[in-house]
Amino acid sequence: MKDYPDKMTPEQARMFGEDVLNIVSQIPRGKVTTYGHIAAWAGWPSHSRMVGRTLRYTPGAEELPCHRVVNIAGRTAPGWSRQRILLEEEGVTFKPNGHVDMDKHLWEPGVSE
DNA sequence: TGCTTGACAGAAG
DNA sequence: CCTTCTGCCAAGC
Repeated sequence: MKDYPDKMTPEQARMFGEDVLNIVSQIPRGKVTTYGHIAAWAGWPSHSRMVGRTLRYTPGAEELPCHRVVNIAGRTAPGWSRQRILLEEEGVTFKPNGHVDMDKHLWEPGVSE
């Protein structure tokens, strides 16, 4: 049996969205995680894009520390320069190339739950 | 129904 | 480092 179905039912999509928001809300201050990690922990390893889409289209995501979510390269979201400012104010360090120092600030979902 | 888009990931040039 | 391509999958047109 497969680990996950081929496509999401509306109910699966709803669950996924809740898991994403739930995980994001648990990211510790001064830490960051990636879309891929969140998607994988939610049970849909190949839906990393859906994570970003959910955060962008879900009203209320502003309440969450969604600025602590970056891609696996430590790059911040395109068109959202403010994200970097928010992270810097939390103590997150950036490499000279403008990317988050993942080695120091990467947080994996579920490590402290 | 079919093609395009994107807050991604990974590889290639 | 940057850009571009492929694979991925839901949403929009």
